[in-house]
Amino acid sequence: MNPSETSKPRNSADFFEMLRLRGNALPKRLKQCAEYVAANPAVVAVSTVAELAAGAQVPPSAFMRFCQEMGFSGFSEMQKLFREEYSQNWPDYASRLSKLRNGDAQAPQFLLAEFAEAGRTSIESLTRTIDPDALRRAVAVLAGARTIHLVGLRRTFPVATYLAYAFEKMQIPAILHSGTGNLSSAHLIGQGDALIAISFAPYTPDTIALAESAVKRNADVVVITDLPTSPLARIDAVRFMVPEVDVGAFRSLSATLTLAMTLAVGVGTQRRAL
Amino acid sequence: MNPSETSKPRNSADFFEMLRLRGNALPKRLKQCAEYVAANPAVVAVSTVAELAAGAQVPPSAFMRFCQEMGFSGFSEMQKLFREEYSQNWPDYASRLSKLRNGDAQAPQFLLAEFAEAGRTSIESLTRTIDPDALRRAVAVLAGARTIHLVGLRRTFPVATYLAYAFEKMQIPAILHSGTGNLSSAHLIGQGDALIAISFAPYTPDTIALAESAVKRNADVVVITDLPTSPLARIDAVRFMVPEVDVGAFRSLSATLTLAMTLAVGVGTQRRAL
DNA sequence: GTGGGAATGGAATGAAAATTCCATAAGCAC
DNA sequence: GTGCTTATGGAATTTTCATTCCATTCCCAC
Repeated sequence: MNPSETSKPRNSADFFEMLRLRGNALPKRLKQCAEYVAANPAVVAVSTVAELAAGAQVPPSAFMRFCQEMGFSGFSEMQKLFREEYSQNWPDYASRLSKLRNGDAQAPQFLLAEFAEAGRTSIESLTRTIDPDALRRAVAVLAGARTIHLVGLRRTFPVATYLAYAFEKMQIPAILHSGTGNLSSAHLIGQGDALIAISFAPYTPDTIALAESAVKRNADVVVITDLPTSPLARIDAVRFMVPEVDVGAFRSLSATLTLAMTLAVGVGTQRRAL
Repeated sequence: MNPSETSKPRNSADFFEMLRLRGNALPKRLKQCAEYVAANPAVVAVSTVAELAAGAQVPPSAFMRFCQEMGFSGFSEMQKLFREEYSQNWPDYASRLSKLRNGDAQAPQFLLAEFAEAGRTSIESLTRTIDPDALRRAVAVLAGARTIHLVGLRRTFPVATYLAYAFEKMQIPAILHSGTGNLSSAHLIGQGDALIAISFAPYTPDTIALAESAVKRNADVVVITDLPTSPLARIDAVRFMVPEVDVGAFRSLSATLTLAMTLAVGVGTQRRAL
C-alpha cells in the first residue's frame, strides 16, 4: 500500500469521483480500464475480470492492477460495490426475523428502524421493477371503466380502502367489495366495469373467486399481487408484482400503497382529460 | 433429461411464465427457490448459488436442482439469462429519468416517481423525528390494555384496518370502530382499555369525539396525527406527529403505516414477554 | 406398519475464476 | 546509448464456486 493510494470508495459515487480526479494521471492501460468501467458500470456487476479486460482491451492482470490502484484489495472487492448498488443489496430479513423472535426485548425504536428500512427498500424496488407500459394500460383500462370495483381482503384490505377513499374524493364511481355480511357481490360487476384485485400470500380465496368471476363477466381486471406463482397471476389481466419486503411475519405495504396512489391519481387525471 | 422437463426459457418473460405455470406443482424446496427468485430477480444476476440458496433458505444442492428443473443445464446458464436481461435494462435508467422529466408530466410513471419520493421522504423524516420515549410509552400502554380500540376514518381508515389485521393475527383483542350504521360505539371503551386514534386534516369530528370520550372514561389513548395544532393533539395522550408528505391533494401513508406496524409488533412482542 | 419412490442435505469433485509473480518491454534522465 | 524506474503481459497459483453423487429422510399407497 503506497501512500499515493486513495482510500477505498464506499459507493459508486465515491468511485466515479475518484476516477474524475485521478483518471488522467493513470498509465495508459489503467486509463483504458477506467474509461471502460465509466462507460459500462452495469457490466462490471455481472462480468468476470477476463471479460472486462477483454472489453477494455487490456490483459487481465492490468485490470487487476487497476482495481488495486483504485483502493480495493482486488477485483472481487470492487465488484461487490457495483453489485450492491445494482441489486440494492436486498437485506436479509430472514435472519433478522429470527432475531425478532428470539430477542423479545426489542426496543421499539429498533423495530421502527427495521420497518422504515423495509418500506424504503420496497418502494425503491417498486420504481425499478414496475413496467411503465403495464401502468399505462392499467390507467387506460380503469379510466375507461363505468364503475371501478375494488377487492382486497385481510392484509391488503387497507390498500382497497385507500383506493376507495381516493376514488370517492375524485368522484369516480367505485365500489369496495368487503364481504361484509358474507353477501356475494360478484353479480354487481358487468361488462364495461373494471376490477382492481389485490392479494398477497396466503391468497384469500374470495379475492381470487371475485377476480375470476369478473373475467367471466367480461370486465377488465387489474391485479396487484406478490409473485408470478400467485393464483391471481393466472388471471387474464393487467398484472403487477409488488416486491414488498417482509419483516418477521409482517409485510410492509408501502410499495403497494404507492402503486395504488399512482393508479388512483393516474385514473383521476386521465378521466378529467376526457 | 426426463420428458416432463419443459424447454429452456429464452428470456425472463419465458422464465416467469414457466414459474407461473409450474410453480405450484414443484416440491417444497424447489418452490422456495422459485419464490425467492421471483421476488428478487435482480439479485440472481449478481449472486452465487450459495448466497441465493441461503436467501431461499435451502441447501445449495436444492437450488441447483431448481435450475435444472427449469430447463437449464445448471445455475450458470440460468444466471446468464438474468445477467443479459438486467445489464441491458440498466443503462436505460439515466435516460429513463430524463425522459420522465421531459415527457408529459401526466405519464403514470412520473406519478409513480413522485409518490415513491414522497413515501421515502416521509419514512425518512419519521425515523428522525419520532421520540423513542413516546414509542416506548405507547407500546407499554397498549401492551397493558385489556382491549385495544382503533379509530381512523376516511384517509386514515387504511391505517386503522391495518392495525386491526395485525392485532388479529397476533391474537391481541382489538376492536375497529368504523362507524358502520352510524352507531355510537364510545360506550364500548372503558377503564383498562386503550384507544389508538388516527386523524389528519381535515379532522373527522367522529374521531375526535371518540378520543375525547375515551379520555373521559379513563382509557389510555395513543394519538397519531399530523400537526401540533390538530384537535387530537389537545387530548391527554401519548402523541405522535407524523410528517407525511402531500403530493397534490393526496397524502402518502407510508410513514403512518410504518409507525403503525411498529406499534403493533412492539405490542405483540411485549405481550408475549409478559 | 411396511415398502417403494421421490425429495432432501451434505460432502466430494472438478471447473472456472481471481490473484500473484516474474520475465520482459517501454519510457525517461543523464 | 546506458542504466534505472515504471509499466506490461503471460503464465503459475490459489481460491472460490458450480456441480455431482450418494446416503438418509420423508411421504404416500397399500
